[in-house]
Amino acid sequence: MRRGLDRWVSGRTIAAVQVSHPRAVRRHLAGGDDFAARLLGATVAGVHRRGKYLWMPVAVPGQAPEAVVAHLGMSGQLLLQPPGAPVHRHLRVRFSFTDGGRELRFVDQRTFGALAVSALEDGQGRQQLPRSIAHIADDPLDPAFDDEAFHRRLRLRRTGLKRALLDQSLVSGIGNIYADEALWRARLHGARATETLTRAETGRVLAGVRQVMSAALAQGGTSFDALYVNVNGESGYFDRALEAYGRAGEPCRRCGTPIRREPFMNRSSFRCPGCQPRPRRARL
DNA sequence: GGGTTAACCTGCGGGC
DNA sequence: TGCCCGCAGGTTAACC
Repeated sequence: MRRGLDRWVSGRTIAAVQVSHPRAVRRHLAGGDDFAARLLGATVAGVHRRGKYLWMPVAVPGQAPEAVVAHLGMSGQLLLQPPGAPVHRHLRVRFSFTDGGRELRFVDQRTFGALAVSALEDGQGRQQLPRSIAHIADDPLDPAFDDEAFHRRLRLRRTGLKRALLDQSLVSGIGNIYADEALWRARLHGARATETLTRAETGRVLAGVRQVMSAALAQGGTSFDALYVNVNGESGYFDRALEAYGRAGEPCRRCGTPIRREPFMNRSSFRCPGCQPRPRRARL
């Protein structure tokens, strides 16, 4: 998504912004009118990502640096469509540009996604980060990610491993699916107490996370319900490469034991009981 | 203050 | 046929 947006919107100047659902800008506390007004005449300077957040720095002459921050939630899409293209039922925000070319449309069925304008803060040697996502940890694919610091912070926690992987202030970009996939690759149980993890086990977890995220990126993302699409409206194919998630009852591709589905935090976890046995001191 | 839970939301599929 | 319920999931406010 980031790559697609970079190609299609970087360098273009915003001519109009139309917010058609207030919930889509609920994280912009000043409201939809302010959101739109701030972006008029702004030129998109690039597209960046950290974990599940995307942001586009925008340059407005004479104004402090800001960025449009986007989180797609579960069903959000950022589509580039010709100005005359039919309007989708779940269109939430529409951006048009001074060149009259393709519009950027934020479409989101379940409205868990959101857009906001946020001030850019000095990155102290690293890239500038929007203030609203300052609490989001580094992405494991970011060269700056510090494996040793992650291991130390993990050991200080008093919780289960899967819970920790889902905590975006500890490590970003991992959701329910990639957590299960990484744990399967690391042969660890999600209820494993974080304070008991060895350096080698943390290494296996990070290796698993990176394998899953890299493979998913190469495939264009995971789309099991046809809601996740790239800027051209095309789905990814990563769902066909899943080893644990959604495979309840099917044999583990490593040991043949049927994959088991278990309730977890009002959702589901999938694991192989053979490769990922429950630890004696489990922390759910 | 760290850890945990529920609410937010919509569409779909299963059961009756 | 149609209604109701459960489920999917990321984030955060509110609770313990």
